[in-house]
Amino acid sequence: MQKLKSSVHKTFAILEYFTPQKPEWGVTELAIAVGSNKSTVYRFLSDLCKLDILTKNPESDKYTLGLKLFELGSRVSLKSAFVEKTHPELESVAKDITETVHIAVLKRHQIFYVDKVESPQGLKISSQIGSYNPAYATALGKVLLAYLPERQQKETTKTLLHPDTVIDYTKNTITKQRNLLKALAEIKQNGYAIDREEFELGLICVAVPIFNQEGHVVASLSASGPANRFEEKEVMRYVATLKKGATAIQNKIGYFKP
Amino acid sequence: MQKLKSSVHKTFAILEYFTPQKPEWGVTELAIAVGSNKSTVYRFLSDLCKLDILTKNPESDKYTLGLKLFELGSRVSLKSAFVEKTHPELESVAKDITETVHIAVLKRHQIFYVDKVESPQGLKISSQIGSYNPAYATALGKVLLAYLPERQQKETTKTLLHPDTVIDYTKNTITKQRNLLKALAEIKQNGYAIDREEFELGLICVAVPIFNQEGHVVASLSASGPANRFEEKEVMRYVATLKKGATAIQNKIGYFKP
DNA sequence: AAACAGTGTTTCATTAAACAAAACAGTCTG
DNA sequence: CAGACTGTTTTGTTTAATGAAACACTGTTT
Repeated sequence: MQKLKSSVHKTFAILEYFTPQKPEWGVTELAIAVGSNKSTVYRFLSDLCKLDILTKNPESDKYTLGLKLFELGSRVSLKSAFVEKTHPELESVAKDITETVHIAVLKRHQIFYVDKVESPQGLKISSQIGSYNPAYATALGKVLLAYLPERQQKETTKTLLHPDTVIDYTKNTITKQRNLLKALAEIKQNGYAIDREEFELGLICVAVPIFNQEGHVVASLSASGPANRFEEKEVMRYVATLKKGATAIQNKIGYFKP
Repeated sequence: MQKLKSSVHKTFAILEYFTPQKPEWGVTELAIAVGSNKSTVYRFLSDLCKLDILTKNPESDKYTLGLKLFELGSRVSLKSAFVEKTHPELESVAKDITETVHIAVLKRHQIFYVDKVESPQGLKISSQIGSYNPAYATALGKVLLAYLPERQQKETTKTLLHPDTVIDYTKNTITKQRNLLKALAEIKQNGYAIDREEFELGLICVAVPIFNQEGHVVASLSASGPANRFEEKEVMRYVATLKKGATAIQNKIGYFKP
């Protein structure tokens, strides 16, 4: 936290620490984590509580994210203008496919999960709305990359697969730009992408693009499930259902831009 | 903004201005609105943009709420622990009743809309997830008030109906504590509340309580629609459907506390 | 065209608010 | 009961937030 000049930065640096994995923080441990003075962190937490951005558990004296943040998050136009309109379609696709369905947009060269509907079946995907995953290793991401303008596609894939930062999630992960560009061309031609355990072993995913009414790809829609349940011959049925869902969504979102 | 000491307060005071009704703000107009210097507001907006809390429209040079806020909002446990579990039930109830369905909790003596599913029919209720409405003038609120401990109920109703602050939303609004307490007792006995145009003329609403597994009322569930569509004889069917939904939700939320 | 009224942005001396160390007040624990 | 933890309050010192004014740019009006 030492190099963050403004209080605004510090405020959100602190809020960033409240994740689904660690939703509760005490003053001392958080001060150590952010590398700042205890009393400074205390003042921030205290102020944030007054605003209901954080809530203090009176029993444990620990802090968690509060209702006000939920309220502000609900105001984001993405939420009101997109999710509220598209959610019913997700439900419908999920019911038809009986696998977990996601909708995502491209953000900072990563895929950003905007909404999901979980599979009614037992095994579920541990994804979190509002979180990020790599674009090059997921079907959702590859679809979004496939429809980028050629120039931007080359730049982005080069950055993403830079040897210093690229991650081999599994043995199937595409890590060479040559191979990725080839895969993206195929995806654009086919109109759908498949991720065969490229991000997580045992996880297969099929995704299709969602166009807005200007014809630009603004999001992608996917179905994902365990490899052993994902029958090869069913893939084309999944694609058909997803495409139907994507078209329905397309008609609802108008000129939406992410 | 003049009396807000800390930067944290100022930050969120600024964010508060970004509402669904006015989601886009320029520097100058916002500076006037918050009563602060233009360059100060500019610095805040600029910082918030760097963090993706706000997004700047490059064409209009105006600012809107950004993806990061959506992400943070999605992390709030209310969202992940409650809405994701209960949303399918709302869908189901809404489909059955074919009216708009809401779920709300009590917060700061007001009802706080946590989730909703809109009526598939044309006429929709203009409510916003993450917003507040008065507890004493809505079915959702009256249910939540009805199950408060006696002492707290008396205090709360007294505060809410204080002559200086109480609002006559319509000619049906209950504004006398005596009458409200009587109504609440009835609601607790019946297990449901009706709002017959008490908040908005032409709007009728039926609500039932949602208990957690400790037996405490933690939220309420409602169906609302235009008065002319709300047939009196159907009310009991609505109540039955809502109660079924409330029970289903109850089984999913465990020991949830708002 | 030139003056004007709007934007958003940058600058900089002044000032007020953020800071960190230390003391304080609790709560468990051995 | 002493020790090691918490969260909270206080303090002088320091640093970053402040706001008036200048700037750069846009369209509109004279």
